[in-house]
Amino acid sequence: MLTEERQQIILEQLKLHNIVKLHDLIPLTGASESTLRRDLQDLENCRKLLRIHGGAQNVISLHEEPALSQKAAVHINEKKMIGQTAANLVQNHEVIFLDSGTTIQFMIPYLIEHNDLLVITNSVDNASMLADYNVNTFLPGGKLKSSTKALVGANIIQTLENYHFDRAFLGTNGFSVEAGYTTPDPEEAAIKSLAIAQSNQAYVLSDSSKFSQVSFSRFATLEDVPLITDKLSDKEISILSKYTKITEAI
Amino acid sequence: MLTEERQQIILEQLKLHNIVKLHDLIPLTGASESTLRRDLQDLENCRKLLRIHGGAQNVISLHEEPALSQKAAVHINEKKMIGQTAANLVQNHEVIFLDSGTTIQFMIPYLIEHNDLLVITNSVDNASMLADYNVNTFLPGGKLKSSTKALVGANIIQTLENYHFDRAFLGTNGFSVEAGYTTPDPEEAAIKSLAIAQSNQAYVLSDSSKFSQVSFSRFATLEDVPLITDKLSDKEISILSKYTKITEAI
DNA sequence: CCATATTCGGTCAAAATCAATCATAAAATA
DNA sequence: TATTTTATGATTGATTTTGACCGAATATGG
Repeated sequence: MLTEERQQIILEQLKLHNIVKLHDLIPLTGASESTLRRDLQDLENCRKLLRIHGGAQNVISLHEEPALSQKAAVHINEKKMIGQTAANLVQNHEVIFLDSGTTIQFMIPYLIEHNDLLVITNSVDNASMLADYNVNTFLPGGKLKSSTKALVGANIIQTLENYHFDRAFLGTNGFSVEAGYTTPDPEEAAIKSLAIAQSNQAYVLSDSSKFSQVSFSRFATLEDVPLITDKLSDKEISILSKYTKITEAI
Repeated sequence: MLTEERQQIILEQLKLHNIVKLHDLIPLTGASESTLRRDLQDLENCRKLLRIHGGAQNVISLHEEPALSQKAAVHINEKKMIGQTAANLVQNHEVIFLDSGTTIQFMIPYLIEHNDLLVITNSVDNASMLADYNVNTFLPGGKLKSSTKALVGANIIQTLENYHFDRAFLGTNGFSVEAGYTTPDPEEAAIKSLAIAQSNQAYVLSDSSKFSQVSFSRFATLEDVPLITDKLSDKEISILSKYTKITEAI
């Protein structure tokens, strides 16, 4: 087996399980421990993974390879459609706020359709991808939250208070009639709320699987912000549309 | 068998398996190892495939080519050693500034040796990696420069003026006796200069290949900031050490 | 806290692969 | 036909990869 084959197997396993043990790789590749160690080293050198004691762990890549992560990532096509629908709402010369989260990230490839945008985002991953797509981007300063790679804290709040956006696009961990739009981290919730307040028009993007999911902190009620989502059942639509405007991405 | 036929077979196999071993091609084509080597060379020259040790790989591979980015990264071991040496200078509980650039990035894995660090960086890539390694990180706000994914502009300058660092670690595009430390972009140079001014102790990290390279804007003279680099020749050391303190990573 | 078991990084020699060269034979050209 | 060009296969020494080994570093369980 060739070096490249082995390394691809390692990366596949990583996409699949997020973590992989060195010893599990030995039967999978037929290579020796030493060789696999070297492979892990090489892959870490080009930032494809993070070595840990006993194996390696996935590093959530900046511009994730759509083809590769297809299996791992869920609702890719839904998110793509939602991203495109949302991006179509943007007009040339606007200033827009992009929240963190994968769904929001799917907007970025479609943003290049528009000229002279200025994007403000609190997500380091989004920022990296926006740079790849050559979009004018500004990052407000803040504390970096390791788990989501989003900027949070008093500092960013203070900064955002001085800014105003034509449109803001928010992600969410769940939405329901009773709880509204919710997310686990209150600090991130505070930023979402503020971004909504500072924008002429805000939208929440979420695939339909998040319906009736409730997380810890609410950042908006359904009435506050319209929802862009994929195909919902008729029943779900009739319930939700009493409370908010729904756009279905097709 | 004609040359064209053979190469066609190679490309077919490549389409089929994404990777092909040289030895598997010998029975398939009936040609000798030397001939097939030449074929692979030819096909690589016209970008039909990517040669790897033991065979060849599809160019339009589903998976990105690890071989490519791996080979592209130069002076990896030197940078690792420099990164480790620099990281060893850090003490627990310190506040440090990390510049953008790959050499600086190699410090990050070694930073986790220290407790309770706070890292300020103007590089989105660094920030992402720091998050992977769970290091306390703060990003000053600024305009995102697409090419280097570094934050620049008046805003970040203003922010950094209010901060003070125990140590600052800077990258450079070149260093020479006459020109000092230089980098192409004046905006990035301004940030480097400011970071030096706002720190108790600053260091420039650079592999020895940058010696006598000169870029557009100087951000410091050799006298201003000590240099951490890898093995230099005795002559180079004797020249440089007249002007600055040199630490050789071993 | 210590003892034990893994895991790690480095070194080494063997094996595989590579690039370069050379001679031969077929094909093309004169 | 004679000569050049081209493709091929064999050979060689250099380079790369690999697996095994070992002491050091790191987890694990009491």
